[in-house]
Amino acid sequence: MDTAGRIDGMSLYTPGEVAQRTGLSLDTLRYYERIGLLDGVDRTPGGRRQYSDGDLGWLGILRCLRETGMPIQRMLQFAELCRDDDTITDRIALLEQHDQSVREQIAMLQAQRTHLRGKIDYYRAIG
Amino acid sequence: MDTAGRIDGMSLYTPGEVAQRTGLSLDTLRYYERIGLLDGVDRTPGGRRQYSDGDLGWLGILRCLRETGMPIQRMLQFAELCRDDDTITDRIALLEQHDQSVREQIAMLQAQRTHLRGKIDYYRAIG
DNA sequence: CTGTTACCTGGAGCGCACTCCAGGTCAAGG
DNA sequence: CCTTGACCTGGAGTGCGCTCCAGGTAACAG
Repeated sequence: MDTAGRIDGMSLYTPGEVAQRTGLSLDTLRYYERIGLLDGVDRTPGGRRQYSDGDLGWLGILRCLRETGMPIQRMLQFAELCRDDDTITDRIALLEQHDQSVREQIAMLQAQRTHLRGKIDYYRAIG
Repeated sequence: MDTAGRIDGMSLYTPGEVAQRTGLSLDTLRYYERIGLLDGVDRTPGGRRQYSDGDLGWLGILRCLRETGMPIQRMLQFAELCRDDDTITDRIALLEQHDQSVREQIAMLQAQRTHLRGKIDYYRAIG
């Protein structure tokens, strides 16, 4: 079988599979769990991790937040919020704030890219 | 006077002024000089740095490259190229390559932002 | 001349986000 | 049963890009 297990449309994934699917390293996966970004990961009787579809979804969000430059500390705050059901407003606030930061990053990159292209054009002109 | 000196439309700037104008810290300015990203900075008889307009322009490029995620090592390569006159083609190649990386960064951020907005919308729906 | 502020140097230290390691365990294939 | 490879743990180490520090000097205001 391709995956570590399957019941009722739900799948279980080995650490290796998760690493491949998420693009995170095994070490990073363990690291995230250690610091509390990811908890409740199931284990086989022998002690090996078995990630669920839910874990995979959560890792997708974590990856999204990291790749867009959210510091781990902030991600921990978000993870903390997600442990409590009635924090939806706070979660939205946190994500909106981050979205703003992402918009700013994009704007900054676009502005600097203009600078960069200007420099390239200059070199092309004198080259 | 506002600036550290002025002859013939060219200005000289104190470290403090440069820090303010470029947004780089004094320590970073010294660090860049130490590692060879910036050389030939003038000194007063007493040993204080006097940055020229040329230095400011160069620092602008350095800042552009850093803010768009170029590693220091690569910036050193670029600085090295800029010490030799007949490397225009190489400089263009390096900058084009970096521009590509910037485009990819922007695309990635935009894609992740879509993910992020989706999550926010989901929270708004259930909130 | 004196005080204050900005600047100088070499070198150590820091925060972040992993990444690697040693020494061991589990589980599937043959 | 034995081998092999993926996985386990706690803890140490790494690379990057600064940032801070101590002890000292320059320059300018009053």
